[in-house]
Amino acid sequence: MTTLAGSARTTRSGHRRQEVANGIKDYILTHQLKPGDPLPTETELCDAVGASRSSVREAVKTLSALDIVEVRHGHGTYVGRMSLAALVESLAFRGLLSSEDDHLVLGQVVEIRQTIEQGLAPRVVAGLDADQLIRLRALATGMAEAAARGEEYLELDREFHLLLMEPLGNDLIQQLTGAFWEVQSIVTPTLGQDHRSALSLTASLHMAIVDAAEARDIEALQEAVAAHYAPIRELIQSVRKP
Amino acid sequence: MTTLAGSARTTRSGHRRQEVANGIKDYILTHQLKPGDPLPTETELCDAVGASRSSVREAVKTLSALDIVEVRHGHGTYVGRMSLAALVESLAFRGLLSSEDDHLVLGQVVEIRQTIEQGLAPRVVAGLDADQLIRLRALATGMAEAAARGEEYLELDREFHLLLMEPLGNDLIQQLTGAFWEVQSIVTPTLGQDHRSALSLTASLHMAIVDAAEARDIEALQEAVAAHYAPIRELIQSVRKP
DNA sequence: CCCCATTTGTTCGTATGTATG
DNA sequence: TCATACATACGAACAAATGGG
Repeated sequence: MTTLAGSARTTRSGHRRQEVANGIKDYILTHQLKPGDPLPTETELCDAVGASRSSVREAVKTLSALDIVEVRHGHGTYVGRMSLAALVESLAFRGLLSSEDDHLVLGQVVEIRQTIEQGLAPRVVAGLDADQLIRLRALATGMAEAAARGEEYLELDREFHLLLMEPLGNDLIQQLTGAFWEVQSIVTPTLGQDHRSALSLTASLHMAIVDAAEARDIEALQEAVAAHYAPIRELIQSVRKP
Repeated sequence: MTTLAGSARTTRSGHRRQEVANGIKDYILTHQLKPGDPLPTETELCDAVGASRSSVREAVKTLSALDIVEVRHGHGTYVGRMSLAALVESLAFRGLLSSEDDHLVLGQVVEIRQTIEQGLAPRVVAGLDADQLIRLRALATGMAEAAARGEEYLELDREFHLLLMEPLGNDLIQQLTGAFWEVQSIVTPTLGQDHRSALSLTASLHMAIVDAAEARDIEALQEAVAAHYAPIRELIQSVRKP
């Protein structure tokens, strides 16, 4: 039998969608499903929980927004990867809303990124191995080369900051780093500034971070991180009071 | 009239729900609406974007899960507060899923909380004012009193860690702190341990944090934070290999 | 390549529950 | 009590995408 839900007949007229959503979550938990595993079809979920297909769909959409389930058109519904995509979307929209006024959220995101990288500097210098240093320097040189050609290097920048947190051995910290990076990259364009002119400067600031990390100098690393975020912070400040 | 969406016809019969969701977000942005402001009714949204109620409802449910909109039954739809509730729900469920195995996510959440509070210790001692110190101590004494009566003090604990981050003056950091606290409080019970016996110990560990903060001793504060998280970390380790 | 079964996506119509006045 | 406006829920039908024969 389907071990999903048991309140089919009660019909408490209480929020059906929430019951269905909880039922699906319970189903995943009790069946010990992993990300990627298939879930019952919508029609199967309907008679399992005794709800209409519309209610089931709305519940699935709610869980889909949280990346708890993943829906593939014409294929089926599967357990999601529970990424931080929901955090990114929610926070990015909050940043876009406040961008019209004072860019408050963008400033907070930048501050949090700097604070985390500075606060974790001791563990970074303690945990960085030779290979990670080589890859960090390669990314920084790649930025410099791209800057010399006048090209952007968004993905290099993202990989750099992710790699910087890799020595901590904590997936969640890396995912958070990536999430905040994405939020900043989404909201920053609302500043309306052309950062082409700062491409080579930003690249050199990344190289300074690598130098400090390689020297195992905690304070130098923290200063290099502060210098890295200084331009964007000043830009936000300058835009705030025109 | 309908300043909602202009992409209704641009992308044809692609994913209606996504178009509607983007249309609603555009509506909020272009109208510069703030949290709590009312949105058009479902029927108005329907002819505004040219979609059926079902599609609009599913889109609204998606945005509702991200707290971008808030729906009040029989009342209307309003702009949400864009809280980190989505992060909590997604991360908590991820923790519940991994709890059956090795409590990996719970360990990562605890580590992130400790890392953040330790890394921000310098700014905390620099920014704490007299009033905040008084309130921190009051919360710690409240915990001790509750422990003496054998009672829980969940809310006191939450307020304590939120207050500890208050000196930074960054809303986002406080919200993140609260979010991770909630995730831990949701997932921890899966350890199946009775922490009643550690109530007074935990209370004293909080008091030690206050003492270190009042002394403006950064290293002592970092050690006190480490000691605060030591019991739960050991508990996770012990459960991981039974 | 077409056909077909399966599954999700979209729509409409209708009835019900909920808050406000 | 009634009336209005709104969200909630249900069911049936059709469209679109995927995968296999």
